[in-house]
Amino acid sequence: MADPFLTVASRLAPAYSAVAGGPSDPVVRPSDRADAQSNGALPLAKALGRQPREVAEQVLAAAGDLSDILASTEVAGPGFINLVFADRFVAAGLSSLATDARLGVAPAPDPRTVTVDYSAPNVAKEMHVGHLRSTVIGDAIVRMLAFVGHRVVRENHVGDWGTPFGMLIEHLVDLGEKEAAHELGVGDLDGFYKEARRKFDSDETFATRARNRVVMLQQGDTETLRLWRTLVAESTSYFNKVYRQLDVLLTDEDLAGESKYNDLLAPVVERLRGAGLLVESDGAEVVFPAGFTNRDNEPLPLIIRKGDGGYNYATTDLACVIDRVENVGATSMLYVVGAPQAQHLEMVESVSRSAGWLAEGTEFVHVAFGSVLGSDRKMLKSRSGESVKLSALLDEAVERAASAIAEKNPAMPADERAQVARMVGIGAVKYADLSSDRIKDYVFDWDRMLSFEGNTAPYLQYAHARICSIFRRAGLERETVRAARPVLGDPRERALALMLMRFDGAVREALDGYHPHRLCTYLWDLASAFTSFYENCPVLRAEDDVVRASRLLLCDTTARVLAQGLGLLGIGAPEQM
RNA sequence: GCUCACGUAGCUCAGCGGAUAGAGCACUUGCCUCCGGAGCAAGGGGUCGCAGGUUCAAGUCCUGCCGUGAGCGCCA
Repeated sequence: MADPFLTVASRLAPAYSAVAGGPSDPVVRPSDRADAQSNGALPLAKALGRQPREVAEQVLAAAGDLSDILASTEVAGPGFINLVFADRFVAAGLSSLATDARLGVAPAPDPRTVTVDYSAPNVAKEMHVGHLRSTVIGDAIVRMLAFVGHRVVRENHVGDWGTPFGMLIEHLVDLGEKEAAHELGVGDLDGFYKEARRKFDSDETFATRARNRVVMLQQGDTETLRLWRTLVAESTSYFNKVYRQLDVLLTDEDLAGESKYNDLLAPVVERLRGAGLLVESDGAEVVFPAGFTNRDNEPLPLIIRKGDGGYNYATTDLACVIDRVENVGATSMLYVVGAPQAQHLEMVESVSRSAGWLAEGTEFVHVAFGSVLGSDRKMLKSRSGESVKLSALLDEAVERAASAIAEKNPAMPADERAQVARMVGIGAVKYADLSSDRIKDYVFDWDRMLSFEGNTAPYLQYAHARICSIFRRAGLERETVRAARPVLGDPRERALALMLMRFDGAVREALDGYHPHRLCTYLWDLASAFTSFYENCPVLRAEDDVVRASRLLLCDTTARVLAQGLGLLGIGAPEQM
């Protein structure tokens, strides 16, 4: 039976040429946004400067009666035009994709130096679900940027400086360093912080000591700095445990805490003064960026130096901008920070631009994300005590995954199960966070997060594991099938091949505006296309060797794209689960 | 009060100016002598918050309103 798509293609080619007034190839590359199923007349209409609908109708009229073909395809209407043209390229495209180590993803034409500011937990404070979002989204963006060839500088702007450290250090002294180190080391950061806070609020003697200690810290007192380093070291080693548990890229090399910028704060003030931006207001030194007003409709300042002479986080953020531009060489700065910080970051950008610190083309992007909500749809706040400890959450995810695996695959040895459970459990949590648009609020829901159905990481991982299983069963090395010639007779084979070729576009779309969920959506579509293919097109028992080889090629390429795509999200792809 | 974000099926969400608005969950019905059923195939379920505007074309862009949430001078 003749391929209906090729039949339509051959019938429409002269019609297109007639309408275009000469040879015309209106094919849109399948990786384009307007993919194979969009309106094929659109590019031609744009080229001709005419109305798409009119052009489509003209093409159809020139093609004559197509009812016989339409009856034999699942598509109808003017939009199908492009589908048939794109199909000519599918086999060739799949062949080149299969032998390409980068799976068709083109390097960025304009490699930049990008700083990514993310995670940013506070020393001596527990990491909670809010840090999960920043850490996971930032990690995915870092991996995608690096994959397409940008120079990426990870910056973990930990809260390791400022007034709370007076009370934290005094509490450390009270406890004794050993005991304090133990508490922090085992991750009882909340207990430590809360106790320090309680004493600060209730004990005037302690509060006085704490305030004195802040002064000593800022003056660089040796003993105070030593105690401070103890706090920081114990906390960061705990953060590192969580990062390893989460399987993110952050290491001590990426630490760029607030303390790092301490010596740059005074120069920030001087440079702003030199630029004529600094104004005295209510005893503080401030800058008034244009267009910001407060609740009384008066100009809203960015406070650079407080009335008591101290600096605050705006000053630190400005010092960061200078450091990133002048020392790191950033041409793009990303801030993976919650949406409530939007106005603050806008003001920081505005002041930085006014001061001339940002070159014309330098990107300053707030990669904002919504709040984590409880089941009551109210914000989950750490202060209220109802927040979930991140490390406990991750442990539970892995436990749940382990019991699911034990149930579904009892033959798997316990040690391997533990390893796979990490990939599945952590992957489920990360994917749940990454798979919806980051700007929206996020309802924290154990059941949905860990139910391994629908658009979840385990579904994608399962598709990958099934492919690995086929190769195990056949006793075939994956690399050996990549030279096969694709034959795409079944619509499910064609759909899968088209989907594979869109990987490049999916990565680009995810990076355009920094939306990891677009990659998730693509991977879900790909896995769906695969399982549909898998259920309907026998691979090892294909009707002949040519089809079998082609289907093995499809399987291998699918597995590679899934593993690579999940990898860009920071999620593992086990071979069995 | 001002500013920002969000509002799409019972629930959770895609849809970045282009076909008759799509998925998952839940619900209904088929499919395990068959490469892994964590699956597949099919069905019911919609005033895209409301009203204007721009456009050949609006869930998508603009304006106003309604609802929800957040932010708004010395915390970070």
